[in-house]
Amino acid sequence: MPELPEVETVRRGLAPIMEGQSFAKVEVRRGDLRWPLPRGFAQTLHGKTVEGLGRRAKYLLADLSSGDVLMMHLGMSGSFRVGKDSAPGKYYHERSKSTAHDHVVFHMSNGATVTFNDPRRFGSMKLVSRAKLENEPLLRALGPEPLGNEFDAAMLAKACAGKKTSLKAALSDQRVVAGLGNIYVCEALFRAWLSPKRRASTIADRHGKPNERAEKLVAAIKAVLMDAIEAGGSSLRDHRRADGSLGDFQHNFKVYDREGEPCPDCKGKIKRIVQVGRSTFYCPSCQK
DNA sequence: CTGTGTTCCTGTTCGC
DNA sequence: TGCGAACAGGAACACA
Repeated sequence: MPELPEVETVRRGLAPIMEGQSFAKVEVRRGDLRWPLPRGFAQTLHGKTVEGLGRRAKYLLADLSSGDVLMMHLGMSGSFRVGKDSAPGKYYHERSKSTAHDHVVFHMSNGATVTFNDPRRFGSMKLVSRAKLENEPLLRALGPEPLGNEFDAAMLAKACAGKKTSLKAALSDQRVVAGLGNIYVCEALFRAWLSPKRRASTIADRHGKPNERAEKLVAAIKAVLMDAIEAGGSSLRDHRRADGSLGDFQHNFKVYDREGEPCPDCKGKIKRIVQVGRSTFYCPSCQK
C-alpha cells in the first residue's frame, strides 16, 4: 500500500498525537508481523516518551527518550488509527467493525490510542538504538530522499548510469531512490513522458552526466510526490489518514490502474504490462 | 555485483 | 451463490 506520500500522510497525522507523550501502555495482540516483535517489546516502550516522529523512505521513525528509535513499516496493508482510550480507533471498515487485524495498540499518556492494523502482516516494527541507526541494515542501503535537495538529475543519472535494467525497475529499487512504489513510479514516468521499458542508463551520457530526460524525470518525481502528499496520499483500499479519512490522490492518477482507458493527453489506450513481477501502466504513444 | 524469481499473508475481484 | 485463480500499494532473500 503505502508509498512515500502515504507514509508521510500518516506521519503528519500521528505526530501531533504522539510527540511529547509517553507510552502509558502497549498492547501486542499479534507479534508475528513481518518479523516477530522482540521479546519484551511492550515493556521496553512502556514509560518512554516520543520525542519526535520522523520518516525515512517508507519507514516511520519514532525517536524515544530512552535513546532508542522505533522503526515502523506499513508493508502492503498496514495502517494506523487514532482513537481515545474511551473509544479506541478500530479497523476502519464501517461494515465489519472487526478488530481482527489490530495487532498493536499504543495507549499514550494523553489518553489517545494509536492502533496498528495490518491484515497481510507484511508490516514491521523494530527497535534500534539511535547511535546505531546509521548502521541499521534496513536503512543503510537506501538511496536519497526524493524530496530532499540533494536528489537531483546529476544524482539520479549517476545511479542509473550503466544500468541495464528498465527505468521502471530502477525507480522501484529503493537503493536508487527511496520511497517510490508501483503507483508513483508509473505516474512519474508518465509525467516525464518516458517509457517504463526504456533502459535506465539512457538518462545519462557515457560519463554519467544527466541529460534532459534525467531533468524531466527528477522534476516529475518531485512533483507527483508533492501533489500526492498534498492530497493526503492515495486510498486504494487500506490507506487512510490517521484520523480515518480517505486520501484523495487516487482520483488524480493519470495511468495507474487505468488499463484500456484513454490517455489523458493523446486519448490513446493506456496499456498494462508486467515488469519485475508487477503491473506497469503507461501510454505507449506519449511515453518514449 | 546484477538481474530475476520466490516468498511471507490475507482479502478482494473476476471468470466460469 | 459458489469456487478457484489471479491479483494487490513491499521488500528480503536465494539463486543464476
